[in-house]
Amino acid sequence: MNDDTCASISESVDFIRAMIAADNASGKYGGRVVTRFPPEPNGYLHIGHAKSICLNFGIAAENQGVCHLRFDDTNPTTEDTEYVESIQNDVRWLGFDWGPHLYHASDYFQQLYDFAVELIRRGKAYVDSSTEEQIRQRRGTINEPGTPGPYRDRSIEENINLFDRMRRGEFDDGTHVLRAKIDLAATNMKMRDPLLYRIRKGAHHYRTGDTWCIYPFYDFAHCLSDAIENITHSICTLEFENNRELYDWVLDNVGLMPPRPEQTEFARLNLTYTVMSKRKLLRLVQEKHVKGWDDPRMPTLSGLRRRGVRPSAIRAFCQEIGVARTHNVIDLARFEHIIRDDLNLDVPRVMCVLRPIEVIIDNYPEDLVETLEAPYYPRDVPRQGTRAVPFSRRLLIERDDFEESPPKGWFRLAPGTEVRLRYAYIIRCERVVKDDAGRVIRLHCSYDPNSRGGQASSDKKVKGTIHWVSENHAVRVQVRLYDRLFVSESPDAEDGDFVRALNPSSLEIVEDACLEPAAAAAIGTEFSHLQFERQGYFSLDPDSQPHALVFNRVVTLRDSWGKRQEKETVPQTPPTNAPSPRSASSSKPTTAETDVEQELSDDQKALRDRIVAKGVPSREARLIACHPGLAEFFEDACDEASDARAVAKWIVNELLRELKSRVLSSLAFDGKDLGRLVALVTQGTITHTAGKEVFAAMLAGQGKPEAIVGQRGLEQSTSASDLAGIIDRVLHEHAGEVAAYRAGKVALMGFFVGLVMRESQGKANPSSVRSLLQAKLDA
RNA sequence: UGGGGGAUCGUUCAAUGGUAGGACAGCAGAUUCUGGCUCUGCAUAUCGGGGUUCGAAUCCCUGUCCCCCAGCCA
Repeated sequence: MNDDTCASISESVDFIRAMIAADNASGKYGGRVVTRFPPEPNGYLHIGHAKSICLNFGIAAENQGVCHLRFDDTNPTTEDTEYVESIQNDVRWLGFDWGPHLYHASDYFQQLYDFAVELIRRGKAYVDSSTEEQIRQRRGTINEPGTPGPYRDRSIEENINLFDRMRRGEFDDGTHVLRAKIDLAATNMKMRDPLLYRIRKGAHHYRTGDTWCIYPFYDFAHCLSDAIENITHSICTLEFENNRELYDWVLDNVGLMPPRPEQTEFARLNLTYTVMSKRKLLRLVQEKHVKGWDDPRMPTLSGLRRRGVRPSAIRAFCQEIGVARTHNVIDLARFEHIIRDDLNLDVPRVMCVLRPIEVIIDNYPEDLVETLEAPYYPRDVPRQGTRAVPFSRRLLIERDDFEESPPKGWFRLAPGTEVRLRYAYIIRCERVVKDDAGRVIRLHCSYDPNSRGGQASSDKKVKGTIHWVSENHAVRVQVRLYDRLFVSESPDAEDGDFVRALNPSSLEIVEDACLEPAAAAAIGTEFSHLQFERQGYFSLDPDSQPHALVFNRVVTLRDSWGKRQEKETVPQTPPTNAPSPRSASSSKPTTAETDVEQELSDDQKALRDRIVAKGVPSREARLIACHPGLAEFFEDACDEASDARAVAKWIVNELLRELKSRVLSSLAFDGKDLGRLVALVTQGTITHTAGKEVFAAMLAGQGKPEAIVGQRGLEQSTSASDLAGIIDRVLHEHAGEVAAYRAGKVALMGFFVGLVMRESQGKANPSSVRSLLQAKLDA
């Protein structure tokens, strides 16, 4: 999995890997990397989980770390060993190994209980004996703060006593819960005294049995399980963002200090034409819209496995789609592309006629059977192997490969036209036989004996090549053709119920497909997959019997002809250029000025007016006036720099960014220092570019501006000849770019300026650089 | 309407303040005994408005849109 080809192909890494690399560099966890995949055993794993598995196990492997498999089994009412087994099976199948690191949250129940008691002792948790409804009421809403209930201030002793009795099973479900004592008015709803433990007296846990009458919630159990296992990076999906504050709170309040696990969220995988929530998948199974969790139309790993998708394809897919924090919906076509790509170079090609129509070769001897040797692989697949294909007078071809009145561009068989039978002869359709209903039942053809594949005179060209089988030699097999489970690109977004978007023809069963005999003999032993030429990749379904083979279509081949037909018959409604919601601009330009104006206090207004009086635009003045202490800082700076406007720009555009994460007083420099830096720039002692470098150094606490300029030799270089030298060298070293620039790619200007600026270490004046460059390039 | 996130080709992932690039999808062509594979080429994007800068997808201000949070689920 950890192959360096991948690493070298993609130079950039995702934000999580970048963060871990930074943690390793800083020694935050002493170079340890421990991740975990924490499924709840209440459903089957799906392709979305695969993304998380590949991420967690992949990151661990890349960093010589380990990844734990931990069952998050804190809810006895929904969990089951059936799921535990399928999950382990699926992770292993995907190609990952947790070694000895198989864990269960239920293993930690005693420790978690002890942590809860510790929280109570610290006055950070209490037993609430309100009803479920009362708790909901008192939680408030998004807009209104919650209100404390009558049990919030119970004594520590009473809480411990009650919690102990909850544990002993003295109370019924729903009569008491343990809650964290945080803040019922918190803006983060997750912090409004979240529930930590509930009573599940009668429930039977699949591992701990009836030992426990109380069970911890996710927010309590998960972070502590991570901590117990010494996880370093706890990676989860975006919907847990709000839970992170609580994650940290619990670890803080049971007294766990850094280095300790930290949670990072990424965007889960979504696929077009697919539902991914466990709830919905469970419903598909329970309501029998599919045949089970492993129905080949399901996005579950067991479904994909049964369909014939290989784990290597899923791994490649997860690698391809990347990891980010943006909500995404991956085009199903992209998954299909990867599946084909994964199979293309490995899978032998054979012939199978799905919907046969009979072909009689009138001029072929009645009893002759020729045995043709046909390669398993096309020339572009570097593999060896052939099989024998019997040819005789009575053949079967695909019904779709004959058209009585062909459309333009038709390469296949039609009355009077020729087509090549793959690896065999060229035939011509001489006569069409129909039944009473007018349906074509048989084609009489002639063949050209000199056109056999591989023979000297076989280079006769025909447009089309079709697959076929000899009728008497064909093996009848069942073929299951799968299509997307939903007709809607986003079934989740369907009005009403997602099952209404189910594709009624997601499964088509072909009972008597005709497979060439060699393929029937080799599948299941020699080969796990076959390509039925021109149709798709197929795998053997476990329903197969020795003489009743069942094939699943893994994925179709790309079909540019089919696409073309589709477009001609179904006139596409032109893509409605509905305005993208995100680009919808407001029709009423709101006046930003007045909005901010309203928030200004009288004092702030006075400050702003003083700043404006120095010649600073009101917009910037307002920003400075709003920030505590900034106006004084500004005025100090103005004492050192004559240009108040310039000082304001530096403060607004450079300093304000820093002030988002720390307060003014924590800066290693004062207003006067900043003022002198601004003066250095406005007087032309250093360039603006160098000024920014100095500013960064000042932020880093590296001293006064003058000292930094001195140390680094940042005084503006005025030597025109030096500059000319640098420019000549840069242009000489980048002749290709120069040519491209002269050919019209003027965007390259920034590239050249950047190079020259870097060469001069920011000392050159960028304006002069630009004009000199311009002159040279235009010359 | 509170808080937390997000916004780059049709989709998706990139781009130390310095050439907006890749993949899939699309289109056109080459090749082909699979209308497959492969190859070549084309088109299409920085949410809007201001500002800073020689230079902004990236920094500052502001607006808009989308997602998540009010389970005794995870």
